[in-house]
Amino acid sequence: MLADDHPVVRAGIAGLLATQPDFEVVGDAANGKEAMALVEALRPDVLLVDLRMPVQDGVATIRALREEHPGAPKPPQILVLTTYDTDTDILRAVEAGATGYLLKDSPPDELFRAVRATAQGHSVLSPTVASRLVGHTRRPEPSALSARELEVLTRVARGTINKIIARDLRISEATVKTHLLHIFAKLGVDDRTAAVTVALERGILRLGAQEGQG
Amino acid sequence: MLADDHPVVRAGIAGLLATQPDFEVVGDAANGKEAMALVEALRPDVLLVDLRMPVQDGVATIRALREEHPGAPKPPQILVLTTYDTDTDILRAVEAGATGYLLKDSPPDELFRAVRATAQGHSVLSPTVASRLVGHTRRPEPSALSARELEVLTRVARGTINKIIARDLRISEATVKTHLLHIFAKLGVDDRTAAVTVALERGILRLGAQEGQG
DNA sequence: CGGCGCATCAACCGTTCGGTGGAGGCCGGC
DNA sequence: GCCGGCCTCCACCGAACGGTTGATGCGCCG
Repeated sequence: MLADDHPVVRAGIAGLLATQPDFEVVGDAANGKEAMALVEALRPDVLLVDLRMPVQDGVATIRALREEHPGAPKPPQILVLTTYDTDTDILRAVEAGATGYLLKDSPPDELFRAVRATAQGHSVLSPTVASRLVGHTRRPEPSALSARELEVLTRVARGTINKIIARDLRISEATVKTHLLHIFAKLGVDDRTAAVTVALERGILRLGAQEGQG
Repeated sequence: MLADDHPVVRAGIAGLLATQPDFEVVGDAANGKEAMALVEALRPDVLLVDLRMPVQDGVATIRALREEHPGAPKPPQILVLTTYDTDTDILRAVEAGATGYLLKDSPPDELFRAVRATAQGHSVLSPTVASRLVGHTRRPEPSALSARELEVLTRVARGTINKIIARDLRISEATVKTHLLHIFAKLGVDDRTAAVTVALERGILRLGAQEGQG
């Protein structure tokens, strides 16, 4: 089964998979909510899912599918198929319970192999993705901002001044500065603006991130 | 003809177009350079092109195709088919000579209509895109940073301090500040960090933008 | 010709920021 | 029980930043 908000991509995956005798596309969804309902109804062996989707994104969908089936015998194997290869995207998807993670610029052969492997529960990662994850585990976390630091940084990204951030978080301005210094050290920069761009590049921050749920 | 770096998307578009009797996909390319060579050889009526591609991106390709054919009788009509709908992406593509601009989340029918219209030289825009462009022409340019201002802002995004930016651009620090103030005014913010995030959100700046040509 | 936008520069000001060198409390792991 | 990480706070400093006012030169356009 497929879940992707782009009709073109859905058609593409479906078309490619249709060339293989051992595959059958039993359904497709345009967002996470649809996907969950369809999975319930169709019970596919494998779910190919995009991360960035309206209504409910990929990670939330994966997590929900993994969790909500306590009695159900067999949740589908999940292969993430997306354009995005930032560190946190990958990590969040894998942590949420994705079996594999493939980038959309992979050649068809690789896609086929990945789907077969996923069906059998084997973990598949794009070469780029794999090296990223390895790098992650070697140096535990090159970034790994604490929750508090992230709160500070998101406000910094919006251009909020330390004094206001302090008032916002009910802490003193000195504390905000301390957090900032720690953030700089972790990101390897030495000013707030660079911190924001680096965080965005690594996927630690997201553009237009107002939402506060996680 | 198609130009997109994602095999999945190429297959998707090709598959969708194949369902229509009046379309024929004569070739496909994975990047701008490939696309230009193939257009030369195949002379398609319409070129569907993605903006974000390796080697040479969509806008550069469109511009090159429009310019390099002074003697040639008929450059192809160009339909941009992309995920990105930031103001500057659209503007740059249209200015480069794109006939139409469609988002990848458009339903198949819309794609078909768009291709047919493009083939006849009619301009097609996604509803979202159209409204954006209209908004643009109403208020001439809400952003519209000058070239110099953009140079300053890109360096600011990297965390460069004014003094170094000044040395970089062979101007005085005072001038850098003046540019910054103008940037703030144009973007509706009042500090450099917010300026960077707003510029990124509007597509004025791009993450990981080191290249200095254009 | 007279604007207008752009780019350039110069003082000058108060504010904010980055950085140092502390300090204490809390919690979880070895 | 101690160590380490996280969160919290303080005082102080120089540097950087935001903002003001005012100025010059260039090129474009009506």
